[in-house]
Amino acid sequence: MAKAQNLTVAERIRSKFERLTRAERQLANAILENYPVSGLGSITTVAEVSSVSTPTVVRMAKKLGFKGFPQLQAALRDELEATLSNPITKHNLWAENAPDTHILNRFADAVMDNMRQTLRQIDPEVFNAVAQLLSDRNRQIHVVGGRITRSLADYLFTHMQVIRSGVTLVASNANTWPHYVLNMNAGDVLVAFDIRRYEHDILRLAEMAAAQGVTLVLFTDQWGSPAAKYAKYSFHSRIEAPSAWDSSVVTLFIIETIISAVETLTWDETKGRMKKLEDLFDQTKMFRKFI
Amino acid sequence: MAKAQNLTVAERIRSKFERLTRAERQLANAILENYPVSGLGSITTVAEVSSVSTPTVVRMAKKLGFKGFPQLQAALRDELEATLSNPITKHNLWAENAPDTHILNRFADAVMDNMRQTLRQIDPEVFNAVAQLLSDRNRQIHVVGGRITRSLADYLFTHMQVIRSGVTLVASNANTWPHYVLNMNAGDVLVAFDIRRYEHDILRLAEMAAAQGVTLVLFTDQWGSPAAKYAKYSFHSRIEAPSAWDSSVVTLFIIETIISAVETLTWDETKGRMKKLEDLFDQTKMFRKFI
DNA sequence: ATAAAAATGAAAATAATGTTTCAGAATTTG
DNA sequence: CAAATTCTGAAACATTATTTTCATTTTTAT
Repeated sequence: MAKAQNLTVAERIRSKFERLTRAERQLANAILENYPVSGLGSITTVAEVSSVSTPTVVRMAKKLGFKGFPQLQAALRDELEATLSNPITKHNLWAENAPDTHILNRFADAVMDNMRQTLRQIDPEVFNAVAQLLSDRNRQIHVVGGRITRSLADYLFTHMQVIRSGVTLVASNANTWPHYVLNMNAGDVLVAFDIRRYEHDILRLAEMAAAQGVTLVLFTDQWGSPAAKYAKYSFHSRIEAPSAWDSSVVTLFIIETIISAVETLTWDETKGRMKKLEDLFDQTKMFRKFI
Repeated sequence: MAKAQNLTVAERIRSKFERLTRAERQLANAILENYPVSGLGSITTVAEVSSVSTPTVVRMAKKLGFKGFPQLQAALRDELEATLSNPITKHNLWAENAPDTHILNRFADAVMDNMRQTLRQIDPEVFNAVAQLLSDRNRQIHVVGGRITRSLADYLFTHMQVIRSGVTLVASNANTWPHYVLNMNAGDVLVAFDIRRYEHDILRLAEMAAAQGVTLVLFTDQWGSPAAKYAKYSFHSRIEAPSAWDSSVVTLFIIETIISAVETLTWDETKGRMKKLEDLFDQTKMFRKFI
């Protein structure tokens, strides 16, 4: 029985991805990376760009059901032609193979919108100041989150812990929070997450911390947690999504960007710490170095 | 005096059209006809399509200021790439008040790219099947993450816990994992997160779970965790970012979208559970109902 | 740990593409 | 209208791309 010949190259790659080998995946990713242009050069170029050998390219072309590389390339050109001739339909669909009413597309729309609106409102000066603050080794950093945002706090903590010393994650049980406040010194930084519905406990913690001379950095939503009044800096993410819950994607984006900025500012120290961590992992053999 | 090298092939053809010969004009028109795809085949094909000889193609390429046909073709590919790379991303600054080299803009670029590429690769069928699977109340859901992805696992867990019963978060200490496997039944679902560097323990857990007849849903990266071989369904997120770490933004996006889909599928049950949770919160006065 | 199987890329073999030459055809010029 | 000029493509040639082969490395299974 003949196999369907009307699949796009991208679709074929996706459907066979699991059966591809390491080098082939590398190649597949390079092709998808800048699809379909990256696949239109000569086999030599394509191989070089993906850092694999030309035989690998041929083998994958065959695995995908083509007679050879030129046939794969011809398929790419055909697709391209089809795409270019009706740019209207396809351009707005994120997941091109799902209808535009599919939750994947609706959610993607919402998230992209949130990103745009949030970014437009961020003050780079505030961003830079926060990065600077979190890079200051004379200050202890305390991180706290609420019911939903706990995971975000945890994410920030895990990364900051590698970047620098003196980072604490405030446990999720609010009863223990006064103990943490005991250990906060004037000049320390408290990074708090508070998204609607805003939590009483976070507000109280912010108040207590502020009273100790702790600088509060707040991640909240477009409406703003009541804790904002104690915050020296706050980031307001757009969090709306077609769901019963709010989206944390944009907040995570800001967190990662801050991490990246701090990492750059403290690179002299961070470099060594990461190296050391690598060595420790190598010793415990907890991770596989390669695929 | 050097001639401007930044003209498109189409522009060059138009500006030199008068000086082209009959056969060359025939060729030029064929190229413009279905631009730029028609120019991307081999010189033989291009010549045939335009009903001219291959030397004519070479001669025209040179007349247009290229060293040879391959150079003309490379120019076409470059143009195409510039056209296809989404005009919104590249030509719009995200954080308009920060320079385009600011980490905010560079990170936003990377994340948007990751989103687009990931979405293009997601198979809606797989997405739907996973949503269905996680909505099945006859199956227990177990969620597990690694060192970095633990937060993501936690995020999914927190939400799923509200949506439905029978959801477990596998603790982060890998030593205890066999205990969890004890409690997994055939038909259960294990949602695992494994991003590079892939973790041995996750692989082993996946193997053990698979042996019990547990269905594995895997969230991994573009290269694919080795645990993929035990997975019935996997999601490959693009995770590259201008940072020493990978970005989890896109993975979180997929998680949230899945949550939203599951919530819709189980809305009859979820509605009641959310209402009940509201009431519980009201009783404990843990949250402020209004801003 | 060890053997078997699979994957990989260097290099050779093959195939195709791209370029040049050149003689005849078409066009222009006087 | 003929001579000079230009254009054109067949064919030879040069270059580059593609495929195959095979030894080595890596992975998997036992």
